[in-house]
Amino acid sequence: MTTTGSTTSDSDDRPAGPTGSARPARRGPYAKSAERRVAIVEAAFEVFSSKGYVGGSLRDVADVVGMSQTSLLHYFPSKSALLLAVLERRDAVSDRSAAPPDCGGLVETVLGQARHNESVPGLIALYAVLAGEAVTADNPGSGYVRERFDRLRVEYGDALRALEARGRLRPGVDPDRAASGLVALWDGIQVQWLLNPDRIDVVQQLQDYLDLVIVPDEGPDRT
Amino acid sequence: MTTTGSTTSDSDDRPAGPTGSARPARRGPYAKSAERRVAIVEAAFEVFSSKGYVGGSLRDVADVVGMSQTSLLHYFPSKSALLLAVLERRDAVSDRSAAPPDCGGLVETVLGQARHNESVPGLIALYAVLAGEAVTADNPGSGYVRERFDRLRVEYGDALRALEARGRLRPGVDPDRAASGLVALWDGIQVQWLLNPDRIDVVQQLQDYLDLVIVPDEGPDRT
DNA sequence: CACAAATTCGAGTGGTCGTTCGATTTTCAC
DNA sequence: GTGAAAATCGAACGACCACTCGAATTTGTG
Repeated sequence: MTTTGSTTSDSDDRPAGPTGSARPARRGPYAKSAERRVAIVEAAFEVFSSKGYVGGSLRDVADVVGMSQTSLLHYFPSKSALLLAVLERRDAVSDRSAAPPDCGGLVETVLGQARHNESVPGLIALYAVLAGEAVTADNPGSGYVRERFDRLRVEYGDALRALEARGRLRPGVDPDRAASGLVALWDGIQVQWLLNPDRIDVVQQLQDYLDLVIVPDEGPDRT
Repeated sequence: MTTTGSTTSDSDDRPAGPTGSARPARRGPYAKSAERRVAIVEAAFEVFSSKGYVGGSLRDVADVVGMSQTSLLHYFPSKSALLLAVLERRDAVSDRSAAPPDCGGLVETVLGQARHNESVPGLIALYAVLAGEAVTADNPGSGYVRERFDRLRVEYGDALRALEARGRLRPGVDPDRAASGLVALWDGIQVQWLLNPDRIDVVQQLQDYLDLVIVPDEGPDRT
């Protein structure tokens, strides 16, 4: 319940029209304030991606932005709030670029996302680092990581169940367990890829897995 | 080239028999020295497992052992040396408990190891944290993590190739890629398990994957 | 026992951390 | 233009970091 939203989208601290008369006369943030925030979050993304949340410092972030550490804290009340802002922004950006859940097939969505991820290794590194740090105590990002797993499990579970209904799932495959497996394989193979990009092909690996789980479409029956 | 080996097994600092006469007259470590080292390494394992390498401090480790931070540094010259000692010890312990490479089947080995891992969540957490930290810059454990991936890929790749030779691999499955996939799935699902033990069954997931990759044995031909 | 080496530790090194405070500068509604 | 709020920052806080130094204590051997 601080004055600045920081982690939540800032929409509650505008003058908000005719505010009577006996008010402390709050003024909203200045013009460049919003883009300053964005710059900070992007710098924090860069720092946390390459050094981790624990290993990266506010000083590092401030240096990237080109401002003082104190000014940075004017926009985000704490380091953990900054991390949450980074995670929120990545979600917002992803949601905008990602296709709606059931537009194309699961396979195309997954492989397309994996192909796209190759162009943003920083994002992959961020998830890899945060997933590791999430298992440590008192990590402010662990809630986010947990929820991300839950969300992905449900999302892919639904998609796989839809395929199952059309008889496209290999017999014996449980859609929910396969969803967890897909997420696990994806995260795991990305870590291997980050450490050895020449040896690992993330898209190929996902393709292999999906080929095992999903059987080819035989067309609208052919009896 | 320091006096104490620390990261390598200490075997070079014994009196080593008749040492002439004009020598500084080195004496070996005292009786309890070896077990003190072990205690330190185990405490470090505990700390790094729960707080990560970056997040855990030498002070934390020293407190667990019940000694001063300074004394701890008498046994291990630096924090990174301590981490390497922890990793070496885990390898030594694992090698002792793990079955020889090609004694039983791959499936039994993998599932048995996974079942055993459930009883040592700290070890799993250590690997998860270190894998994440390994993708960050200047991490002393990244070499170890990279080599561990290489080793496991080769080990499982060989085992899967052996199965392939006996026609036990599902058609279209590449043994080396499946080996990387197995390692990825395993690591990934363990992270999910650490964050949500009730929802995730590591053994079940590995079983699912192996069922997809390996076809059941039909017995010695039956034409 | 005596002596030297191994071990222990308190104190301190220089450094970085996240965060706070107070004051100065910049912006902008009136 | 004026004044008040927003933005910026230098300085400093207390805490912690890995690591060093020198002196005390403990150990084992001759």
